[in-house]
Amino acid sequence: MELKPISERFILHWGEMGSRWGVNRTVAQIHALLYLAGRPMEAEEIASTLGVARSNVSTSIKELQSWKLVRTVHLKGDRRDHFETSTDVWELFKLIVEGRRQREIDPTIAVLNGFLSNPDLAAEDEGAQQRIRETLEFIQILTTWSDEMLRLKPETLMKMLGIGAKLSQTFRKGSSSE
Amino acid sequence: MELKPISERFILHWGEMGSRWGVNRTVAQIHALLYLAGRPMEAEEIASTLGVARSNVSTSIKELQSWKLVRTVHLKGDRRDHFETSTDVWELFKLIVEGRRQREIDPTIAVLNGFLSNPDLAAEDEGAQQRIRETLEFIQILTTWSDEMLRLKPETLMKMLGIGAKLSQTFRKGSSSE
DNA sequence: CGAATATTTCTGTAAAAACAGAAATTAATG
DNA sequence: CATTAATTTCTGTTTTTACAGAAATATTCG
Repeated sequence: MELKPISERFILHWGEMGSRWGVNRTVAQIHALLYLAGRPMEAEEIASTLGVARSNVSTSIKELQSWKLVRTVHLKGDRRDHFETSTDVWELFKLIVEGRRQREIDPTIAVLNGFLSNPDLAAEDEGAQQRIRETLEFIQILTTWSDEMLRLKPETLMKMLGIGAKLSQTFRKGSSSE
Repeated sequence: MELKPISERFILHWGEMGSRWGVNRTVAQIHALLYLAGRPMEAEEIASTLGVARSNVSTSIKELQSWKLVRTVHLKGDRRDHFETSTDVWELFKLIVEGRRQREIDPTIAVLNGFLSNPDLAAEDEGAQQRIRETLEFIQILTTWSDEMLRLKPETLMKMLGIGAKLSQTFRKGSSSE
């Protein structure tokens, strides 16, 4: 598939963004491609469109699937796997936040809890102890927030925060989960 | 300065977390050290405590200063620079979000706006055009949310979201910005 | 102003991550 | 059940990032 100029630049930018947030560039690019394509694509087509090795696509798709961002579908009369992603930005965002939480936040909470129940903690300065406790508490508050927020539709959340009035008309028309 | 076991593990874990989020490990470690220390430290002491080169500290401190996470202070009778960070997790979080926004989100918004005002956009599939518009809109909503939220104290936000009742007593006692 | 101390920048090396291509495995079809 | 197609895993290379140590610069003090 031949990429049109804007799509290509979108995908490249997305890959760049991924790098800055600890996401493999190719993984981010593939996701952006599937997102813009809005239809299932097979591995070879993804590879040739992005100019990366077939094996690289395989690995990256596996990664995207582990985030539940990509699912495999089959087209009739074609034995190859085809891959697609959601076109709902809010849904995608929720999946990414959920994945990050499971992989990074929850383990950190476990580590910090481990510190607090470790006898060695007493050897630390009082201030340091306090800050470790506050860090854990803060992360727990954050995750509770995010749980609450992700349960809502964006519009509801905006109303709760009283943002609605401040947003221009442009922001609202064509909202993806209306 | 000799690190006590829990502090050392906290700092190492923080460095690890940083890596996963696109932050240089040493940068994250230095910030964690200053956070736990809760007092200004000079570069040589930071270097020896963490076991990294003096030059590495210099570069990393510069990075942390560009995020406004670390400031330079001077102690009387000592001509060396000393560095300290806030011990308020909420304040630190706000600075990090603000920095990420300026460095990554705002430029992305600019890129997407550029696409929407580019005549080449017409050459793209209708669906792709729509998704580019929705992506921009979503990011703008997100930044508006975050602006609103960061203006509040965490307790206020929790009340707004109706979370308070669900949180155990533990979560609330000793909150850092009470 | 010159010596001493502190700090930053530069440069080459080392470590880590990403990746292509080959080889191996798995699945589908006749 | 053998052949072909599709996919995954493995291995070596390339690219990128992180970093130490040296050199250069800046600052402070007598």
